Amino acid sequence: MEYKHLEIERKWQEEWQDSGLFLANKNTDKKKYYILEMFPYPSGRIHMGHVRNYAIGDVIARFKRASGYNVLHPMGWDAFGMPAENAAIQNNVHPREWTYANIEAMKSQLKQMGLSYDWAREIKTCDKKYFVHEQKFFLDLYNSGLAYKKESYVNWDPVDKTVLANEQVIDGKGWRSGAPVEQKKLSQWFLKITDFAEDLNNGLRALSNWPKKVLSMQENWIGKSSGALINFQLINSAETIEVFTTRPDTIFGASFIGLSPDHPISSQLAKKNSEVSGFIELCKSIGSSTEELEKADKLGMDTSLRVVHPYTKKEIPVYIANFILMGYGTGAVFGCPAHDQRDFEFAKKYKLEIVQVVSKTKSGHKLKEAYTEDGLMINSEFLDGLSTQEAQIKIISDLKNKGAGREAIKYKLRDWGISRQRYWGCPIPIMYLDDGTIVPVPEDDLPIELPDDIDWKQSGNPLDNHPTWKYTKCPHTGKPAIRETDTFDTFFESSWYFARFCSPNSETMFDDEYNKWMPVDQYIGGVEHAILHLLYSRFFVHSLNKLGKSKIKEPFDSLVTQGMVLNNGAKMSKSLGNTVDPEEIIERLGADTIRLFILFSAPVDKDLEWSDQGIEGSNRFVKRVWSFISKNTTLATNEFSKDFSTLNGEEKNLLIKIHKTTKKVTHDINNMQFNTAIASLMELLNSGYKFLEKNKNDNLVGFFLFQFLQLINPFIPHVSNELWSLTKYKEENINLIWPTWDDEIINKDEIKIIIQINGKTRGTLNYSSDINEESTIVDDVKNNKNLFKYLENKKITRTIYVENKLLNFIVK
RNA sequence: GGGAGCGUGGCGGAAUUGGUAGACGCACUAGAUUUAGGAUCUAGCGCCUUCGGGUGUGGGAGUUCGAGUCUCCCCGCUCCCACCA
Repeated sequence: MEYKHLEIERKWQEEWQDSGLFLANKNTDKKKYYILEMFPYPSGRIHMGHVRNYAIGDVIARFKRASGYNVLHPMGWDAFGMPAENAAIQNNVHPREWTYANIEAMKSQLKQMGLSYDWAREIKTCDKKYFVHEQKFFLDLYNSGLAYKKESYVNWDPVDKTVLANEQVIDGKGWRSGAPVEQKKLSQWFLKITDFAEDLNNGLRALSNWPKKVLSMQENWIGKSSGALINFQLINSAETIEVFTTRPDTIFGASFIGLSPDHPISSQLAKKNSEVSGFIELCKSIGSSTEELEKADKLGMDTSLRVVHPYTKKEIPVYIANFILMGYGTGAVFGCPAHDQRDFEFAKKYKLEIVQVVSKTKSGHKLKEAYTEDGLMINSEFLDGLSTQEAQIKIISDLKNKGAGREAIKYKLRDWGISRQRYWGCPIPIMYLDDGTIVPVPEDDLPIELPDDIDWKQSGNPLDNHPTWKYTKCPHTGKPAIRETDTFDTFFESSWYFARFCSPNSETMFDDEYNKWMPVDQYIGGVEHAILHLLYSRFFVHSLNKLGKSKIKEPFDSLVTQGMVLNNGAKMSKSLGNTVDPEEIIERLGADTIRLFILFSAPVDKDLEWSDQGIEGSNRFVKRVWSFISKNTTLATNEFSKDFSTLNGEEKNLLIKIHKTTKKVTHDINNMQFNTAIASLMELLNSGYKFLEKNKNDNLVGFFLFQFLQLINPFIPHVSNELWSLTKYKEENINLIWPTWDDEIINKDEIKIIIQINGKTRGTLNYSSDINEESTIVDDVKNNKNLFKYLENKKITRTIYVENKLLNFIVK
């Protein structure tokens, strides 16, 4: 019988759709399992990265469904975003039209892959039924103080003409446009993710099923560090300068105060002094990209202000320095040249004092560069002789007593700027009165929708440019008001979509179904979201928890980040011209083949090199499955006796192998080791072919294919469903059953004992499982010519016997 | 500079967690079949070898009866963050 992949695949995709097989069940006693892959941006066509992501998720979904779980496996569209707007500008097609057409195209491609989605729960984030809830949620955040507006320097992408979050700036460039990001002072909406810095940091510890890499990236991004805040009194002024340091122990080495050019004191001075303002301009002109900063010299300017050292009472100069960041700590530091490399370089350049206060030995040593390691305190009065750690504790408590400082914890994490000056996003439900008063849109007036009539030729913010849309009236006073014309960062939508899948049609953001399905048991996606999406989503659920809307704090119990799909060593991309179109492969070789290849060729978390020959190999295997089983479907049986006495050796071995493979495939899928699961199925099929060369046992072959079809089903579901339908079990749904194994049979396997002499392997001896005694083995070795020659004329001083494994003779 | 991870045949990768290194697949070689090509099937396939064996998981040391696996030092690669006080 010929393998016609197109026919079979279409047939089963329709069958699954019509029978509603993959709909998550609302009323059932089965245990829930929520499997989710990161939803795609509807760019128009699926690429190999999607194929990989969704093939992985589908194996899990099908496996769990077959294992008796009530599976939620939904799919939707991250449908707001710049590309739709760019298409509108270039082709004068409305972003909505463009997006919906893309969704239809991609949906049909996903269906061709045979993915087991519950399409009844499909969501599109650009749908007002979706975003109305996040507008409400934003108002909740606003009312509880977790959303606020402030003027500050923000990252401005001059190409996309919008503000970007810190997380969206990669190496000083916009994450989408790649354009160097500029600093612009704007009034913007922020979410107080920093309120959750400690919680988000601690929460990482509970995420034991997340990749270490992602945990460490988030930990670094949150960037917790503990130290102290110290006040330095300005001479001839009531003011103090507060600095943050992680090394309060080095305070006796302080020889200058460094202020950020953006520090309030710097700004004040600049107003009065053109030299200062000139210097600040100079600092800003140098730019902030990585390369520029690496080359940049330490620049400083003595403000002629002086502070008093809280202990030595010496006068210390205050400098404005280009390497002090306003965004971290207090924007001011005390410079300790002996123990900080930046301060060291700065002190050399401006001829400032370098006082060593930490030393490897008690006497100190010559410093060619800053000594940043721990050591013993010297030149530090009452701290002398203490270790770094002891000194830190002592100095903090002393500072506290003096009222000059205190213990403090700082984070690198900044609040999340969510305003975007773009059209194709969710409008921010806020309006402003003439005097600038902020008025939240009343809930009843939601959703605030986007206007359709946009002039795409005009540059700038389309909502702001619109002739009428922004003009409205205050709902309370009737006074004229102007709508907020910015939209949300599209990461706002993707930070809670997993919750919406639980009850996609709920009148509220989500309902009781949320508590039933959440958290997501297994989440799968690209590592590029390690910080952005995964941190924001965690933040949303933490804040939902704080607002009493969620019982849980962490949305994703287990996470897998799949590797990239490469071609010729590089990520597939249009610009490199090395893309391979999944649809073409599906048409030519079948969805089963492409799924199998992509799961077999590399472990899920590693990059995968595309291979034209490799996919042919996978196709060969699918065809071998087809030809072996299609010839024997009528033999299928679930009954096979445990009685070994009637079996010959090869029958026995095949039976054991079937059970072993069943156990291994089950184990491997549970551990996301699809490549080895498939390899063991290939081995089993090879054994099947070998067996038939010399044997005939219809009952055993029938049992073989009964087990094999179920085991292979999550990987190549169309082929297995079709072949299953040709067996007498066709009334039983193969997608809802999973085979079992019998350890008793597995244990009847022959045991190979490795024979070593002085730790070197010299051979093996085989035993049936019930005859396996050290003394027997020793005798057998002595009676074995090939092995005994290593023992002849030698004295055995020791034997090491590991049950069921090996026997090692130590001889002289 | 800080952090995380990884080094196994020509290639992608296995190795029940300390017990026969190289499963499975790709490529390659030989043979069968075929008018030919393709497809399919069979056999071989780390390196060296005097065919006894020797050697081999980036390099070096160590622990152990035994190390790809554990410890230490070095070398190399990848990713993330980065003038973060």
